[in-house]
Amino acid sequence: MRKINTCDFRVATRSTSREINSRIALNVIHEHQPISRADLARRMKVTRGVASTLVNELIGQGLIYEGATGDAARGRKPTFLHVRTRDRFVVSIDVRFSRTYIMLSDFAGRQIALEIFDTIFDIGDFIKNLGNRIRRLLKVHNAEARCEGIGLVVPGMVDYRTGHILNAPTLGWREVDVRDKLAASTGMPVHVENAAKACALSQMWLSNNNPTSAQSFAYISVSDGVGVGVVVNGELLRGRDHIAGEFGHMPLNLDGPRCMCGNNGCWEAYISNLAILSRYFGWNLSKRSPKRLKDAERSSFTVLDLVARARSGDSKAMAAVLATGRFLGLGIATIINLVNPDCIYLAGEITTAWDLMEDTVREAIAERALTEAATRTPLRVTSTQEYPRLRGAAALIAAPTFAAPRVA
Amino acid sequence: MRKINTCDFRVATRSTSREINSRIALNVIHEHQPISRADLARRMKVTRGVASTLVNELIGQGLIYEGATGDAARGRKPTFLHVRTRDRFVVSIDVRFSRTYIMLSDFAGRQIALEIFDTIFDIGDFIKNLGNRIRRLLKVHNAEARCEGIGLVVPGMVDYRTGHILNAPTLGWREVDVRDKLAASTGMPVHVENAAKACALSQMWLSNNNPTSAQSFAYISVSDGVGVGVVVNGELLRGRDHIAGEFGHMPLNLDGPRCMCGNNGCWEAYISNLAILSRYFGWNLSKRSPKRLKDAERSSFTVLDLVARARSGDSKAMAAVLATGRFLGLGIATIINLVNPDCIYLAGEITTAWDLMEDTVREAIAERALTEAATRTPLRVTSTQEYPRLRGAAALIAAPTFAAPRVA
DNA sequence: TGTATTTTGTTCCGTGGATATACAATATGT
DNA sequence: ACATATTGTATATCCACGGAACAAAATACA
Repeated sequence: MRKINTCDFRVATRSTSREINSRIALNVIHEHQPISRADLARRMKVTRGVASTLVNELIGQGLIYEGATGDAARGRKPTFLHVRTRDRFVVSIDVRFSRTYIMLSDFAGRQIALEIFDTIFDIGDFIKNLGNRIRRLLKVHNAEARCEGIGLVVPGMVDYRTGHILNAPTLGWREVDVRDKLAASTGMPVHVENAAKACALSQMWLSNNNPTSAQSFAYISVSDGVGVGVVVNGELLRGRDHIAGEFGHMPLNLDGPRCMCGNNGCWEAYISNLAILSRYFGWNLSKRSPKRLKDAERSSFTVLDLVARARSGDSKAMAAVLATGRFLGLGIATIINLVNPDCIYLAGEITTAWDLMEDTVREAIAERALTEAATRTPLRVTSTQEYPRLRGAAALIAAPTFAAPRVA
Repeated sequence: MRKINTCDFRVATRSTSREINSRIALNVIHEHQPISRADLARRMKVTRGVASTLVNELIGQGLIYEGATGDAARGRKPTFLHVRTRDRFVVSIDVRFSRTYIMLSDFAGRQIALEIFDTIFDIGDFIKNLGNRIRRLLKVHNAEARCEGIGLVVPGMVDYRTGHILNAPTLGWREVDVRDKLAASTGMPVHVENAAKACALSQMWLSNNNPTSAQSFAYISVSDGVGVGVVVNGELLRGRDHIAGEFGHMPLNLDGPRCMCGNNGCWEAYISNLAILSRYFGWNLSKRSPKRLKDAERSSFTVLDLVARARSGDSKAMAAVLATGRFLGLGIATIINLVNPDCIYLAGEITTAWDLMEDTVREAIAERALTEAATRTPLRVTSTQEYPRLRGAAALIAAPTFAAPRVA
């Protein structure tokens, strides 16, 4: 039951039905490919005639293509349809404190090439270097003509509309216009987004073999910081200034440990990689300056090492993992109480210890969730091997092709 | 950029354009009434011919009516159109711990009759008594034929789809099927909803002279409990089990005072009426049982009395108000960081002290909000005189008439 | 007073697109 | 060879927007 915005609506024209149905067709094909025209018609509950014209239009637009003829028990054999994703390319970029990742992938998020280099913190130099690398990458893979855009994600707040990075504390960037600079340097459309939000988008748009893909979920990324992307009814929650979803900075304790954001007791201050390591090494976060913490972060001992130690019987490491699991669960419970999503995706280094801490996490959720049904909210750990942030950056460019048309 | 749900979509048919445009027309008329056909056509950017047919169809459906002819500087005088709200009735019910309120109102939320009685906690008796009162009320005002439904709101979690009250701690109701029982007793459609969510709906649908009515906002109701209704892009956030929006139970401090919900340190435990009074009287909430707290709640000294004392120079009362203001602000800041709404509505007894605590609230928000823009999120105190919860209950029945059709 | 002008609301026809139905194409079973 | 089943196309019909003409109603002005 949505209210029509009387200040900014779109009336239906003669071609609105077609816009809607053609987009539905594209999505049904995407979800069930390979699929025949007749099957599409059945799934859409329209006549084969309509399905046929929709399909021919989509072929004309280069969005889908006819593949092999399929097999049927009786009657004429169907010609299978596929969404054109393999020869449509995206450059995705993930900027992190230590390194920057550049990937060339197709519209399905399949990796074609990957390049990693040390992050340059001076924006001018960074853009220049990045531009050169992108141009070379496209040339080497002969992809200049087929690349449709650049998606860039950062850990921090981004105004998606303007493409400005509002505040990325780990990178030390504030009010930086990355989008227009990179667009000018490369001559391609650039989309910039917060990393966790982008991951949520990729979870929604690029998860191919996901039959019951949730329409409402939260994607929680635990890393140097804690980012959350919330999707409600198939739409990413962005908010007025595009800074919604900062669940990493909801308080667990107003008098708790100091957080990178300047406040005390944020969730992030309890479960970020730095917080996990601090728990193990006994660092006192409250008294350390963010600057000195960065040095610690730069040290070679990572959360993955800590998890390894926990597995090999280091009881202090195990205790750090479990304590983190508890706070992770308490935060997840709060998200459940606030958003009540269909499911929750978890990502980040600490999730490699999921088997060790799952029980603790679920206990904490059960402790604070308000209903019994809420405690049963499915938790899904996403694999860290597939570069979720880069897939997210790719989704920024690929998603608009499939999005529902704005109506009413 | 919404994703189409491939498991549950609606293709556009021949009549979809008409459905969309007729609903847009209804809303534009609602917002700008009185308005002529020609003016409607201009605002919708369609031809007068289309506007005319839409209008005539809406008149045929009894949704709008032609009023007086207007005035124009030159040319033929326009005939004004109005949305039919004055002779379409709703019975709205607000169940609270001490009293239950029944209102008969029109579709604009205008009060026609109001009845107040002591809440009966036995469900069977309550429904029976309520049914009798509703029947009598409708008969007295000769409104049986014109009443289109009953909206009922409670302080607690409600599954809107099934009409079950999941848990209303202050009333002591758990898993109670109010909707079907009341529907059976009265023979009318009944909608049940959480009070704060309903208030958010009424803020969206029944705020007549609100030119820049926000499409995304949070409605915060501070009373015996703390309820929040979140609206995103004109749609109420309900969640999978319809228990989204329980911001009252997000933690400010995991080791904080005990809350009605059984957990510790919920926002509600810091700013509910009971918390406010406890602050003044020095009650130790952590050690009291919910049962004994209920007795305190029943006592005659209310938050309104406390605010009066604060105004008359009672420094302890003033301190309680300001301390509450600080926690109110800290919670609001968190909501802003999570949802980033266009604006925030505030309601509840303590808001009568708004002038006393506004500075403190804003200070707390500035302290914890993550961006400067976020600290400037408009706060609007809604008047407590107009029975916001009853208006909310009325909105449950009135809103579907105006809601956007589901498409794609 | 009569005519031009302006604005409102209606009517009519053209066009886009869903819907229904018929039909050609293609494969299988008997 | 023929009935049957299934896919995909072609054609006529109906619904709704889009544009233009026109009638209706009121004012301005000579």
